[in-house]
Amino acid sequence: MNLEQVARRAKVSTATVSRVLNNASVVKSTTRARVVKAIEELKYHPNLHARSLAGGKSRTIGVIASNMENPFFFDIYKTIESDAHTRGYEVVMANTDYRSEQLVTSVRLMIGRRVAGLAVIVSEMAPELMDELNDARIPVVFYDVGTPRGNVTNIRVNYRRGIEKVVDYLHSLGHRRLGFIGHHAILGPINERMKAVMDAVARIPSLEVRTAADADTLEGGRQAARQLLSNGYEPTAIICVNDVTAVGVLRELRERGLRVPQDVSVTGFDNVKLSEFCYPALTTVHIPREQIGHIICESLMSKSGKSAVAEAEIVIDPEFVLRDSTGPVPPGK
Amino acid sequence: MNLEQVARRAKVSTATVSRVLNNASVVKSTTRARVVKAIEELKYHPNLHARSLAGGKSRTIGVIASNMENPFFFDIYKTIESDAHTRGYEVVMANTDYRSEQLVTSVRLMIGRRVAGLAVIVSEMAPELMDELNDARIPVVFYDVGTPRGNVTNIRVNYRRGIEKVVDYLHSLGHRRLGFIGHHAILGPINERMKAVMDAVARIPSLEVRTAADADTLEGGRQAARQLLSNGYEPTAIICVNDVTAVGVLRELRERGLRVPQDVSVTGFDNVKLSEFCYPALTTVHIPREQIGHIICESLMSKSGKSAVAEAEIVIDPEFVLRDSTGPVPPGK
DNA sequence: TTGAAAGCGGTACCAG
DNA sequence: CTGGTACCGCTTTCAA
Repeated sequence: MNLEQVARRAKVSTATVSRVLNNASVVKSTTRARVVKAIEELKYHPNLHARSLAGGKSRTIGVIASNMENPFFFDIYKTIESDAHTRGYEVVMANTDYRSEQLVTSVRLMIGRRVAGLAVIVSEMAPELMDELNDARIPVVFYDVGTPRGNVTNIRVNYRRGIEKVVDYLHSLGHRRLGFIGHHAILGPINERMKAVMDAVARIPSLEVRTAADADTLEGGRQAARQLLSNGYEPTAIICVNDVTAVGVLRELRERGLRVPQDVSVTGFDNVKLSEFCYPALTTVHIPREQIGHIICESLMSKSGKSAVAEAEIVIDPEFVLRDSTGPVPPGK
Repeated sequence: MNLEQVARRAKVSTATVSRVLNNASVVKSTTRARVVKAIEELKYHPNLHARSLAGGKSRTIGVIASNMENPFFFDIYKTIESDAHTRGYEVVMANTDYRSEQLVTSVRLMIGRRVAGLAVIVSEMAPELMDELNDARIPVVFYDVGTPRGNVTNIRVNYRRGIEKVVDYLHSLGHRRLGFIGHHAILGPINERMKAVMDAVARIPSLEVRTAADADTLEGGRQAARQLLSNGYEPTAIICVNDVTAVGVLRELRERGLRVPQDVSVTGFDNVKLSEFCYPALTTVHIPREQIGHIICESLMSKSGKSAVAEAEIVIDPEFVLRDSTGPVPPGK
C-alpha cells in the first residue's frame, strides 16, 4: 500500500497525493476530495521511514534515561513528551538500566534514527559518546553527566547542596551515626553523588557514616537497608539516594520493628509523588522535574530557530522538604 | 554521512560496505578491515530509516499502553522489551493516557512505522481501529480489549473472577457497606470492570456499594476516596481498581484518622511491587504481568515462523493475595 | 493546479 | 569476493 496505488485510484500523480497528505500548497478541492476518498478506501498509511528519508528530517526527539521505572525519570519524560507533542514532535524513549554499554547502544540507535534532538538523562557515562554525539550534529541535552560543548547543553542539580541540607538538618536533630543508601550505579567514591555525601559528612567531625547499595528499586532499597544493618551497625538516621529506595528502606525498618522516625530517621531525595503517599511521608529534597523537562525541550526544539536558552550549562538548586520521616535522636542513642 | 562516502574512502562499492555492516556473506578480511576503518574514521552511523525502507522490514515492535506511570503497565512493557532485545528487536512505546483519540493516533503512528508487531495494552477502545489494524497485516496482541481476528490475539484477565474473590472475602469478614474506587477510564456501567464489581456485589443481597473515580494515579485514588466519603457514606471496606489508586486511598484514610484495617479495609488489584511496600501492605489480586509480557512477545515475534501460541484468545485467572489491609468489620458498624 | 522525475540512504540480486 | 544497479516509498524541484 503506497502513494502510487493511492495516486492511481484517485487518478492523479503521486506528487499530488503527497501534497494533500501534507496539506501543502494549493490543491483544487475537488481533486483533494478524490484523493482523500482514495486514501480512506485503501486505508492508506504513509510509510514514515520513507517520509523521513525523503524529507531528511525526523520530527522526533529521543529520550534516554537510566531507569524509567523510577518516577523521577518518568516525570521528566512525561513533561518532555507533552511539550514535544504540542510542538508536533514525536518522542522515542530508551532505557539504559544504568548500564553504560546500553547507553552506547541507545545513543547509536538514536543517531541512526536521525532524531531531531536527544535528551540523555542518565547517571552512567561512556566518554566516546561525546565525540560521536558531537559530529552527529544533533542537539543534545545531558542531565547529570557530560560536559557542555557546541551542540550539547548541560543541566545539573546541585546535588551537593541538597545533601548538605539533609545532613545539616539531621545533625541539628542530634544524629551522629548516619547511614547512606545508594544504588549500584553511584557506588564507588568516584561518583559525584557518593562523594557529595562523604564530603557533606566530613565537614562535621562528630558525624559517622556507613554506606550500602543495591538496585534502584523498592526492593533494592530494602536489600541495601538489610545490608547496612546486618553487621550490628545502628544508625539513627538513614539518608537515601532517592525516594524510591527510601520507601524500600522504610519497609525493612518496619519489619525489624524499628519505628520511623522515633527509632530511626529516614530521608529521601527527588520528592516524587510517592514520597508523600508512603508512610510515614518522607522528608526529602525537591528536584523540579517538570522544569527540567521544559528546559530540555526548550533547548532541544528551538536550537533550530533562535535559541531561547542561552547558557550551555544550567544548574538547579534543590529545595529541602520537611515531612514526617525525620525526628530527634531517640534518648540514649 | 552515508554509505557512499564510506565506500569512497575505503575504495570499495556501497554494496561491500553494506555487506560488512550486516556482516553478511564473505568479505575478504583485508577489505573488511579497510571498510571498518573508514566507518570509524568517518563516525558513520547507518540511517535506520533508509535501512528499513530498503529492507521492507523493521525489526521493531510497538507497545501502546494506557498509563506507563502505573507499574502494572510498565512491568509488562519491561518484559516485552527484554524479550524483544534478546531476539534482536527494538521496541517503541506509546502512552494513550486513557484517551481513545490518542489510541488512534498511536496506532496509526505504529502502522506508519511499519512495526513488525504491535501490543495494545489499554482499557479504552476505538472500533475503527480493528479494521485498520486488520488490513495493515501487522500481528497484534490486545490486552483487555478487542476481539480475536485473523492477525490479532487476545489476552484477557478474568477480572470478574478476581473481583468475586475480593468481594467474597470481604463478605466473609462481615463487611456489608462497600466502596469501589475506579478511575475515569472505567467509569460508567458499560465498562467491563465496573460491571464486574456491580455484578459481584449484586450476587449477595446484603451488600451495598457506592463508587467514585478519579485519575489512575496516587493522587487520583486519594481524590476518589475523598469523593466517596464526602457525603456521609461510611463504607467498612473499599475495593480499588488497582494498587496505585489503593495507595492513594490509604493516604486519604490516614489523614482522616481512619485506621486500616481496624476501621476500614482496603483492597488493591494487580499486585504490583508497591502493594507490598506501602503501609499497610495491600490485600490484592495478582495479575501475572511477566507472563503476559512473555505471551505477547511469543505471539508477536513467532507469528512469522511457526506460531507457538495456537489460541487466538488467552484468559488468565488471577489469584487472590491476602495481606494486611483487610480485617473484620469493626464492632458496631 | 498538476505531473514527471531526481533524489534520500540503504539492500539485494545479478554479473563478473 | 566485489561491483553495478534496480528498487523501497515519499518529498520536492522544475515544467507544463
